[in-house]
Amino acid sequence: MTAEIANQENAGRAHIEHTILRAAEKVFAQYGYRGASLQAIADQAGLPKANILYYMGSKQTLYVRLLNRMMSRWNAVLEDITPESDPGRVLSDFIRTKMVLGQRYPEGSKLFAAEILAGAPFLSDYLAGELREWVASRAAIILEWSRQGKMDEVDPRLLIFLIWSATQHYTEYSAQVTGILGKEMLDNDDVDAICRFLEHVILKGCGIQLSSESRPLSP
Amino acid sequence: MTAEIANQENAGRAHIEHTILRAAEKVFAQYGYRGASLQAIADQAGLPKANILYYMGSKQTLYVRLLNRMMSRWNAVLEDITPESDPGRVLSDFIRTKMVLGQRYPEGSKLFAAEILAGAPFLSDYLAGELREWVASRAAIILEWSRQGKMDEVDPRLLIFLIWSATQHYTEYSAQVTGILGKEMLDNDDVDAICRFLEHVILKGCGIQLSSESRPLSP
DNA sequence: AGCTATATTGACCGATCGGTCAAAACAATG
DNA sequence: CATTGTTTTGACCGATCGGTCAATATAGCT
Repeated sequence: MTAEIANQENAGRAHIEHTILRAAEKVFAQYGYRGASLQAIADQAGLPKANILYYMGSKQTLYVRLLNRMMSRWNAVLEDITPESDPGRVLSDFIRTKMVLGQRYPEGSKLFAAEILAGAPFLSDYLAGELREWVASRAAIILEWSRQGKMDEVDPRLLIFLIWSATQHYTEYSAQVTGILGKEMLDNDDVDAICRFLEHVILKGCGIQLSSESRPLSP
Repeated sequence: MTAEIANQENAGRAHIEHTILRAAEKVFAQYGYRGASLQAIADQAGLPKANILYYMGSKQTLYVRLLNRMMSRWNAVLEDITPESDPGRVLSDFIRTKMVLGQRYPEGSKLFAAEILAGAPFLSDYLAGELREWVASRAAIILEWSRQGKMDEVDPRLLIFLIWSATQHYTEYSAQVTGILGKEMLDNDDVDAICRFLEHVILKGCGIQLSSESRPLSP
């Protein structure tokens, strides 16, 4: 575990905070809220413990800030879809976007997963409120696609869950995936192969015809 | 008669150990290895803390024992499949078995998830060894099914990952799922609906024709 | 009964937890 | 230079951590 040294020369406040957030994200992702210690975060950031609290106030404030930062990264997903959209293209983009997000922010994704595993003590309001509305509105559009005969009549919420779980798996279970595949970590080709596999199975499984681009498969 | 008494003794001891294991599984699942405290486990079990250590030796021993117990529960899955098996039936059983296992042992499943999330410090050998072999052997059979034209040529390992992730999602992310669906918890009908959805999408997505059982689908 | 082995548990240990604080270091302005 | 405001950080606090231990209680056997 390499500690990232804070560059104190040109270290503005924003830069120091970013260093702390990145270190904290890693430690929280690995050990969860309770299992993470401020000392471990401080070591990871290369700063004394008191400095962490000076900038972040408390462990809980730091943790909530990380949760909010991670969720704001997901805001753009499935933002502009309509009943007239092409399901194949939308779901394909959804899969790829989710997959890329997980690869881009693996620590943040794991942090979120650990929070849900713990029973979502800091996110229950968000899940039952904002996120639930998000799912409901998207589900309504997907349902409309089914009515138009663009795809099979499947429960749209379960379809969203399926895409969530299938993509998140590769970041949150990376230790399992890499252990089984015998790889140190996934490269871009791996990610692309996974995306094509998921697109093939899920789109075909939902009875969606690919409009323009048809993708070949590699076994 | 001594055996009988000894059995009663063992039964008494076994009962206490079972109580401790159940309590520990719950606490470890929620907070992870580091976040869980022996005091919390003791409170959950209704026993003094020293009693936990008397029976389990140490926190790590208790934790490893729980991991082993959980993995032994998965041993029967996909045990007896051959190149001559019917893919539709096998995968359908796989989905349902995984789903039922998650519902039956939600704490154990979460415990396992937390272990993987933490980077599998206690399971890396198992993942890169035993489990990897398990996956490889099953993947070989699935690949044979593809060669026989029973299903599309998809990467069998990714297919296994897909079924793992899609089913585990409902136990490990239960806080998210119930929050979004607006339910306290999933009942048998919910589980059945999820299984049917997954069977529909995954089997159809892999180009598997259902042999005997009737399917309301246009091929 | 007495004896032995196992169970039970409060008290305690050093280490570490999240958090506070004040002294020191630093930066900016006059 | 002096003054003021911001950062830095070691020292420290009470609480809790995993783990030990000895005193006590219980049970089984002769």
